[in-house]
Amino acid sequence: MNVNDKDYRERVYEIVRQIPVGNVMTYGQISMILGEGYTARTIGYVMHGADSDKVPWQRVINSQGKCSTGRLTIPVNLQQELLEAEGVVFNDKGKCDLGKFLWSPAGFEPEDEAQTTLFSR
DNA sequence: AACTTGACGAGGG
DNA sequence: CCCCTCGCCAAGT
Repeated sequence: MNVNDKDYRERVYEIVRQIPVGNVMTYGQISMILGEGYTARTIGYVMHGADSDKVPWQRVINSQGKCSTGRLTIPVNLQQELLEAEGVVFNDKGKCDLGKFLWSPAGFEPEDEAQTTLFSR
């Protein structure tokens, strides 16, 4: 798998574009939906090449409900600020309530208690 | 071809 | 809740 392959990246962006304003998804969740060849790390790699005008990249955060953009080209806190402007609430430790803001595409909603717990951890 | 480095995730202390 | 370790997979050197 190669992130330079357009189709490979597009499959990720297609999902990200579907996330409604004020909601978020996690890297791991997206990788599980896309399945083979994709891992949380891969999704992150694809996202750094995302066109910020075409993809709501800020709506993809880590599984702990925090933004993990600290060490790269993106200004620290920018992602969180963009999300807060959309209505996502973060606590004093920079964490948001995934049980409340996490979104899943049609057909991929968590089906049982176990998954619900997993997704909102 | 070996080694390092991530916009990651889960588990243990 | 913080910190560390390990597994993960693709890129850059």
